[in-house]
Amino acid sequence: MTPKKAGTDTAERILDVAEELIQMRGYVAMSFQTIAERIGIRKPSIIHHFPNKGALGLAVVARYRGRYNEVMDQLKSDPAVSADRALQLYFTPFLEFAASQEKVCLCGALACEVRGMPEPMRAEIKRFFESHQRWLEDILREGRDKDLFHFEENPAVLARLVFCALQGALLVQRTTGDSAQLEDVIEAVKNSVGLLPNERDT
Amino acid sequence: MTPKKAGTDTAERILDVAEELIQMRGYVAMSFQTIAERIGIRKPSIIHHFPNKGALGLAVVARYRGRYNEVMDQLKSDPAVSADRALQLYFTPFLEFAASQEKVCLCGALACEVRGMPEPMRAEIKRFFESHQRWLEDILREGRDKDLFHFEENPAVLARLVFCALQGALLVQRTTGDSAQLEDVIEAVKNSVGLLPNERDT
DNA sequence: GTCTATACAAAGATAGAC
DNA sequence: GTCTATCTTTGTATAGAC
Repeated sequence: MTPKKAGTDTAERILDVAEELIQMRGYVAMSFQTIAERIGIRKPSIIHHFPNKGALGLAVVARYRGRYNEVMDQLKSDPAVSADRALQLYFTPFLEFAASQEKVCLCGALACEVRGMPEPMRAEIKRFFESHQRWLEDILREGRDKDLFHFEENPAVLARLVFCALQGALLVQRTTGDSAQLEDVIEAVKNSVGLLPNERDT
Repeated sequence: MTPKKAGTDTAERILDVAEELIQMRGYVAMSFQTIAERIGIRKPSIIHHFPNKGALGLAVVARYRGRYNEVMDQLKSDPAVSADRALQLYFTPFLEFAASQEKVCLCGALACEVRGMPEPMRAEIKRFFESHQRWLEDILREGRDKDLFHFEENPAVLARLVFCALQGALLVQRTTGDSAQLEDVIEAVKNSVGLLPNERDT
């Protein structure tokens, strides 16, 4: 009696494993073989759910982007969440990635290998990046209007700094293994947007 | 009568092509096959110069890091080069990467795939990142002492922001194709270090 | 120093039985 | 929806001739 979902249960599990593999080891490491082993089926069974690797990759990104957008839209439209609080909440998943010592942002991981990817995937990752930078721009502008942030420059330009710094920090930290890398960058970002120390969450 | 170099001419050409391949398409795309085709020899001939792929990758990073270090050491020790000028010169290769629309920083490209790499390579990339962040820290401190930069926070923390923002910007720009991505980030970085507009180079 | 020939593994993908 | 079996390509690497 439950309504038929677009994706079957197995399809969801495939997406879960594929997402994790990309985040931990990159797109090329997301092989049908590895996915099949982890969920206990055979390679060709995956093809039944996703016709080829590009389609699977696209589905992973689309799902990830959708999940993220939902949360970001909610944060922005909720009047109970101030701009400085929204920014702090935005940092949370990045901090979780860094703490795991193994993951990066899915789209950050994919961006590395974007030149060997089918165009639809690339377009989807691009949309992800653009929507994040736009969201940050809106939050920065709102926070400045409400005197929570204090900066002079164009919010769109500053938003790009924030986003790139976070993505870069995950990348660098994965190599150096220094758990303070992202934390330091976030501290510096807070200074850059002019968030006053006494208004900061942890 | 020319002194025998450590690397033969062919070895140098292999390194050149390998470096470019990593920057443009990643470590996995740096295959013996592709390298051989580009310099007009056969696959096994490469093995004669580098015993395996890991050794070749390591040699590429070591050479790249050495080249970079040489320039950075020179910039820092030259009294004729002010801190703000040194920072601007540091941006130059990043701007060139972005303009090419195809390359990223070699170590930025490698960091993406670091989990599938031999430990010596990883260590070399780590040293690269650390030396860059240390160099930036020194430049920022010197510039602040000489009243060229104006910031309150720890120079080491701010250096991490600058470095991660640049690496992240190349990554994001490669996907979005937006040529203003890095330029905007650099503008925001200049604001963050408190470089006054009238003291800025282009 | 470069070659041919070859071994071996892993990848994406297809056909067709159950 | 999952399986076995197989194909094709590409990758790293080795042996040994020239």
